Parts: sequence; structure tokens; C-alpha cells
Amino acid sequence: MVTDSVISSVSKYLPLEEVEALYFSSLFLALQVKQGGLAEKAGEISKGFLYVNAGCLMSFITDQEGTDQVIQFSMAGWWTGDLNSFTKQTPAIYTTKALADSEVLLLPKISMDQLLERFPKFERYFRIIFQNSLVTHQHRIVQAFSATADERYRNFQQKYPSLEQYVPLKYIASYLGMTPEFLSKIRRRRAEK
Amino acid sequence: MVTDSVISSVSKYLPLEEVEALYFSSLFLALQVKQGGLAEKAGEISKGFLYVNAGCLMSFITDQEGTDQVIQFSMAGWWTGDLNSFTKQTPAIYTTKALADSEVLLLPKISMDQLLERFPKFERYFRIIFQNSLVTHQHRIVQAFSATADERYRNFQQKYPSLEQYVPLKYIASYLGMTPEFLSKIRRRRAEK
DNA sequence: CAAATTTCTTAACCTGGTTCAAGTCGTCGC
DNA sequence: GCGACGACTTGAACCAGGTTAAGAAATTTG
Repeated sequence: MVTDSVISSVSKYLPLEEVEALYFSSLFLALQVKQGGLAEKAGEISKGFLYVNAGCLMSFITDQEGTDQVIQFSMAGWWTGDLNSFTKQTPAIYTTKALADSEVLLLPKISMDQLLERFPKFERYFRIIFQNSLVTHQHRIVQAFSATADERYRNFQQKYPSLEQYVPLKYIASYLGMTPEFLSKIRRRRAEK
Repeated sequence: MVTDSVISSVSKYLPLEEVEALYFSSLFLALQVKQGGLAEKAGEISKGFLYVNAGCLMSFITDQEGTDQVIQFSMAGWWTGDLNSFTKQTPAIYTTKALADSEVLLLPKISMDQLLERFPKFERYFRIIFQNSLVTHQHRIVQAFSATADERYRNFQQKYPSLEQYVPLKYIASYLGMTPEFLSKIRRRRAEK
């Protein structure tokens, strides 16, 4: 089934009855996003919280000068999207774009509300997801301020070894908070040694 | 009661029965922390998740060179502490210190587990708390990479107008990812105009 | 109150990282 | 198969912010 992956993700944290799993499954809308296509657009209200079934996406923000700042990459098994827009149903500030042909499961806000109303045990799943994500984000803030560009790149490679194949370097540079030119320089310096 | 504030915080998101509120209250340990005192120490395992009842604290990480990097300030009504250490009961990397005489409510891990076991509806409260905090952290990451030191300081003042009185500037500088000297320079530049 | 310690500021100099402009590839549409 | 565009690199000039060191205020301590 198309929702097998999310269900097994939930099952890691709470045992699901057949009914619950079936109901949960029924809430999702499967979306095929071609490479370069958008799962969510800045300015529009989030259509739902996004679970990546297959492929790879990135979320970014476009500032007033028109330059993109990559916020995160999302691989299979991860949740993504503009969480604030989703929560408050206000216009999104992030755009989420497919870096490869991807399959995304969309969980609309109303559906999530209904789910949590009907089966409150799912609160636990999302609580844990957010709690873990929060720890990761805290680490990233520390890194942003205290690590050099080279260290950040090193950590990135260690943490997401698979991503570097997929993703254009300029996006990685943006994610790491440096210019593509400087990332290029780092790579050369490293190659020389 | 000493737990009035947390209870009203929870009540914003879910209606509490008398029993639930009483049980919840009973789980906390009230802690008085004098200015300069520590609520939680790096290296030790977190004794619990911390709710700030009164006063003001900060969490920071000390790197290998011995310099402190401030991660966050926590004012009355906020949760704080080393979330990762709390969750996994591993040694903390953050230290949490009182910037003013403070009262902190400590919710031990076992107690939180019991609470969520016995009254699963509290999952909802923590889910929402973490979800909101996540949005804030995402914003901070974007800012860290795309805003100048001056802009970061400006945003900080706007967002936490009350904090600047309390908190030594050097900690604010650290929180904003710059040296105290540079913050000083910004302040002078601004005063000149 | 004076001494000691900490906080904040100033100034000269230094550097990690940016900007801009040009050049090399690879690859995709036609 | 070639023109065009996007991805990556190079190098030179430049700048935001860091470093170091020293002094001025403010706060704590005895």
C-alpha cells in the first residue's frame, strides 16, 4: 500500500490497531512530484503536512533580493513542508521543491485535526517527531554560530553522505550558509592535500 | 499554588479535570535558583524538563576553548533545559543558569512518562509546545544565515524588549552569534545617527 | 570607602567569507 | 550536432565581523 511507510514509522512509537491504521491511511493524498516540481509554494496556504514516501525534496525561502536560502532537505521517511503555514493556515514563506522525482503523501490540516480528535493516541507520534526535530534544530543553530564553513560542510557530509550525489552543490552551500564560490574553494583546498 | 502557572499554560490547549490538574501538579518539584546558580549542568544527566515559574534563565554550551555559546534565554512561562539529555537520559551538553533569582518547576522524566501513560491527553499539550518551538527554531536558523549582525540585534530587541535590561550584553552578543566587541560597535554606530 | 572583579567600550589590525566577472564543463532541447 | 543554459570553478578586490589589547564604567566584595 502507498501508506506502508508512514504506518511503519508510526508503529515504531505506538502499536496500531487495524482500524486505526486503515483510518490513518485513508487521510492521505498521494502526490507525484517530478524533479523540479513544487510540492508547496510560498505565498499559498499549506495544503497539508508532507510525508516523503520516495525521492528527495528541499524547502527554501526566497528573500527580497530574490536569492534562495535552503532551509532543509527531506529524504524518504521524513516529514516536511511549511509547518507554520500548516498549523495556522496562513500563507507559506517556504517553497518545497523536488530534487528528484518524488512521491509525497499529503495530510491536510482538517484530516490531521480529525485524526487527533478521533484517535488521540496519534498525538504521541507527532509529539515525538517534533521533539526529536527540535533537538536537531538546536544543534544546527549552535553549529551555524560556532563552526567554520569547512566544519559545517564536513558535518554535513558525515550526516547525509547520500545527499551530495543528488543535490546540486549550490543548494548545499545555501543550506550550510555560505556562497557556492566559497564551497568550491573549500573543496579545492581539500583536494590539494 | 506553585503550579498555577503551568496549569493555566496547559489549560490554554486542553480543558483539565480537577483530578488531572491535581495529579499533574503533584509531579513537579519546585526549585529556587539564585542568580548565577545552575538549574542543570553540562555533563550530568537532566533531572527533568524545566518550567520557568519566575525569573529568567539561559542555556549555553561551553566549547573546547572554554568559551560559552548561549543557546536560549527562558523567561517565566517557558520550558527549558537540555531536551536531548532529558529525552534519552544521556549526559547534558547544555548548562542552564539563572540570570536572576528564579523559581523553576522540575518535571522528572519518569513523572512525565507516567503522566502521559495515565493521562494521554497531555501528549497534545507537549505536541503543541514542541511544534511551536520548532517553528521558532526554524526562523532562527534562517536569520542566522541570512541576516546581518545588526539585523539580528534589531530583531532581538523587538522580540524580547524586556530582556536587554536583565541580561549582560555579552550574553546577548553570544546568543546572536557575534562578539561583545562587535555588538558594542553596532550600538555606537546606532547612537551616532 | 577602597580594592577587586566584571562589564562595556574603543581602536588598530587581521581574516574568513562575499562579490563580481570571467571561464570551463556537461547536458538538454530542438 | 549545435546553441543555450545551468552547474561548477577561479581569481582579484573587498568587507563584515573577529582578534587583541587596553582603558573606562559599573558592580561586587571586604
